[in-house]
Amino acid sequence: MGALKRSNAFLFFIFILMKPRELAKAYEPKEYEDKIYAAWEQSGFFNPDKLKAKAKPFVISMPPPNATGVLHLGHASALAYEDLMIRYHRLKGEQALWLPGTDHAAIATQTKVEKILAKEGTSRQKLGREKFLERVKEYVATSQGTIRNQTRKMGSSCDWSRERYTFDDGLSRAVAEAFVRMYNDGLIEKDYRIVNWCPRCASTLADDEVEYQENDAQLYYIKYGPFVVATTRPETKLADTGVAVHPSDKRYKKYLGKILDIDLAGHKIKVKVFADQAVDPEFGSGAIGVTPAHSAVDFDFAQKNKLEIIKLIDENGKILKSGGKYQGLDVNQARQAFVKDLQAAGQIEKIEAYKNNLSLCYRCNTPIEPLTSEQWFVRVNKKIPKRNKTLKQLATEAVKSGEIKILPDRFNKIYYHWMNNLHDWCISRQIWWGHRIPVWYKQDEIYVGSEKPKGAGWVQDPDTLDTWFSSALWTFSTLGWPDKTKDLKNYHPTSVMETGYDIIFFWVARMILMTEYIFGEKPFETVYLHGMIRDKDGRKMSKSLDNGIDPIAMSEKFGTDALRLSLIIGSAPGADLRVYEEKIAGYRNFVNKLWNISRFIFTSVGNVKTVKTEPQPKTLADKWILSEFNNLVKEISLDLDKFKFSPAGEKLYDFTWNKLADWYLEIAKIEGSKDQILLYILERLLILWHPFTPFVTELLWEQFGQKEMLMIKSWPQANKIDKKSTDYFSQLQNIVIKIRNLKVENKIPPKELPACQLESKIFTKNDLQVIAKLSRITLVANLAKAKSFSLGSTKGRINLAKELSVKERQNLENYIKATEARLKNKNFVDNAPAQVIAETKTRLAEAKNKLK
RNA sequence: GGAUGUUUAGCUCAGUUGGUUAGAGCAUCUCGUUUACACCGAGAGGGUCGGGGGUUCGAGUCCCUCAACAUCCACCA
Repeated sequence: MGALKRSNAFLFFIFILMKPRELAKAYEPKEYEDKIYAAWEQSGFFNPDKLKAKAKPFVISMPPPNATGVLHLGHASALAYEDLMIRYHRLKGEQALWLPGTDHAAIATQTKVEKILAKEGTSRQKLGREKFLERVKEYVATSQGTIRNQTRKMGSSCDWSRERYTFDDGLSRAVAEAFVRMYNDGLIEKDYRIVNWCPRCASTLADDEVEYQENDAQLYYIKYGPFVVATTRPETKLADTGVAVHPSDKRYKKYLGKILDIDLAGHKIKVKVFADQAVDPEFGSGAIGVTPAHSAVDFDFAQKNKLEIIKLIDENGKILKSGGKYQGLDVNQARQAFVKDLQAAGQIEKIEAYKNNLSLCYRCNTPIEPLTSEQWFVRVNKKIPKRNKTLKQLATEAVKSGEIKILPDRFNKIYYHWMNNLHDWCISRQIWWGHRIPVWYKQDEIYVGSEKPKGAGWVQDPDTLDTWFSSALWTFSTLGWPDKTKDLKNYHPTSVMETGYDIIFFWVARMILMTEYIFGEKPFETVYLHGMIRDKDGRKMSKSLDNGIDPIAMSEKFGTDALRLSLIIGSAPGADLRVYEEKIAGYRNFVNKLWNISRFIFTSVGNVKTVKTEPQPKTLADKWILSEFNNLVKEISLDLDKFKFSPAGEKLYDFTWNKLADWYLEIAKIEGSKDQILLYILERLLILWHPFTPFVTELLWEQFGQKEMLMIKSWPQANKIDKKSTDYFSQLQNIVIKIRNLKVENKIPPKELPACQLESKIFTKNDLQVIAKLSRITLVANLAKAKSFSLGSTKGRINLAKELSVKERQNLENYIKATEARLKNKNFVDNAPAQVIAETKTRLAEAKNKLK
């Protein structure tokens, strides 16, 4: 056992330095993780410019977590996959850049701070715009700190020197620049349209920011001139300007094109009767009262049929002057009062129970009020000047052409479908926390530009931009755009966008749309969509169910490496993943196993050092383990290149525990003198594991006393695989297992070493000794009265009383019967490939042999 | 209403273009401290692959159909 030499000249290893003998019996992640992370961070290698990389850059923009809360398991899983990719590509010698950042998350953040203010008994209105924004900034600063620390805790090797925030000056400039360009191209326009309005947020919402919830409602049938009109919202009838019927509905043909005066409990309205295919003549009375100002469908009717648009409900949910005597009431009060009046007037035919979908704000769950308003829109169906294509077409083609690959590919279809049905995107919001719209007004003039115009009297548009507008620029705004920076040239387009499938529309689609517009180029090559994290029963983790698992607590309890494994192994792109403590504990056990394998190797070799080239194998076991290792390197490299993280992890796990530990280390104890091979494999195994379990591998690597950290070593190359040795070795394993079985079945205690005679054409004397030690028998030259067995080309006799178990015999007999029948089947013999027939015959012979 | 996914051992999941007697981890049972590890080792039991039908010499795998669960989109006068 040689003492370790290490160089003090290198600052990388500022954490606890230990000599091999001092490795604790069990790995205690808590003692090391923070120190290891600090050492990585100080080394500077999270920054790709510090790497001596020769290969192409590999870039991931970290999806910015909302600056509102704490890291949950969803973030932890995303960080695990992203860090896995980044570390793998860094080890492959690429310029790996993982750019972290946070998002100002306009509505989400504002809502959160408003809740805090409400608890303090104040409100944003009471504070005023300036003071309120100060409060939000304070809040964001605190939660950003939390997010940063928790991201570090997960071992994320991201380049903190490039950290960005959507509210940075640079990014804000990018937002303004993008707006101005789109405005100048006529792709952003102000328009008076129907929008989704959240009365609590006092702001518009985009179509995909509205959620639906089934709701028990009442359907009122109202006597309405010559019609009976059914509605769940009687109060809106106060602003009806049309009645729609089906074109072939004979009942109403005579009214088509006419303008009728209708009296609703004394409230007078004028409605134009028109026909539309969309009307279902079977529903209710087959006539729809049309309220253009407060229903998206009705607004379309109004556009098509030139109906008057009367706004009835204001931005606070109160009835306007157009509502006559109901003016000033809020919507619910107005409904009650109006229904009462209608009933008194005998105009309510009936009221039925009815299930409908209530539209809710995705941030605060307040019911949405559709209303007309003047807002800024991105025109997705308008041709871009000089390109003769719409934004929608650009974004669709980027995926259709194969330029961008989405994993799993079934999301292509979902993406196309969404893109196809995309309407103009309302981007102005009336909330305060966000990027101000870069538009200034002076009487009749309008100025659009990234800077305030010169001269006095200009007033900036009070509205802010949809948070997704700035997020859509994320892959390039973080690299310095609109400036022509070196980073932009080197690192854009990025390589992989790793994110949850729940925000494919909100974010992924909009990044593609905006990047294709601005650069005529994709934002990323591959989209890897991970699934949602669920509890053991498959339920979403939520505060109300109290079934959430805190990643930080799990990291403290089991170690970050174990947590990461539990998130990586067993997961597939697009598939939800169940996570629970027992699973994490299982991987904690594995990490400890890896620790002890290393501990065994470090303490049993004469001198701990790295081994440059593959050592010459001496025994069958040596040839086998090297072949298995080379095969492992080959396979997991292929898996990782194809984003198959879970299979790669499983193969590593299987090799480490079931091959290296269970067989080779045991044989090493028997055969001895395996320092070179053990060190050769361990060194490289730590590299292979590093992207999965960065902490423990870096710590163990320290034992080699090298100047460089494991993080920047080179990914191993696969050498030759010796097929004959793997075949022979599996025969050796089968014999050992066979003998162990025979011993257990015959109730021979493990300590007893029954006499056994072994004859083989392929095994050396040494191999037979290995078999004897592993299976715990005494090898003898001759054994007269004994149970005989045979496996492959090896025959054995062992001193046991009992025969094959009844079940074993039964299985063999069944198998032989079935196989013989198959071989007699003319169809099989004529049609199956010769190789399959030959294999079947061989297996049959083996089975018969066993029965003897 | 449209679309997608899932259904394999008690639990969580693998099973690549159809081809060994369907695998792993956890859990269970038996035995066990031998040069690292009880967060361990050796061994065992446990599955008519959601139901039905079809194609094929051969189906967990391909096709049809039904069912349950989940998710997304659209719409709801």
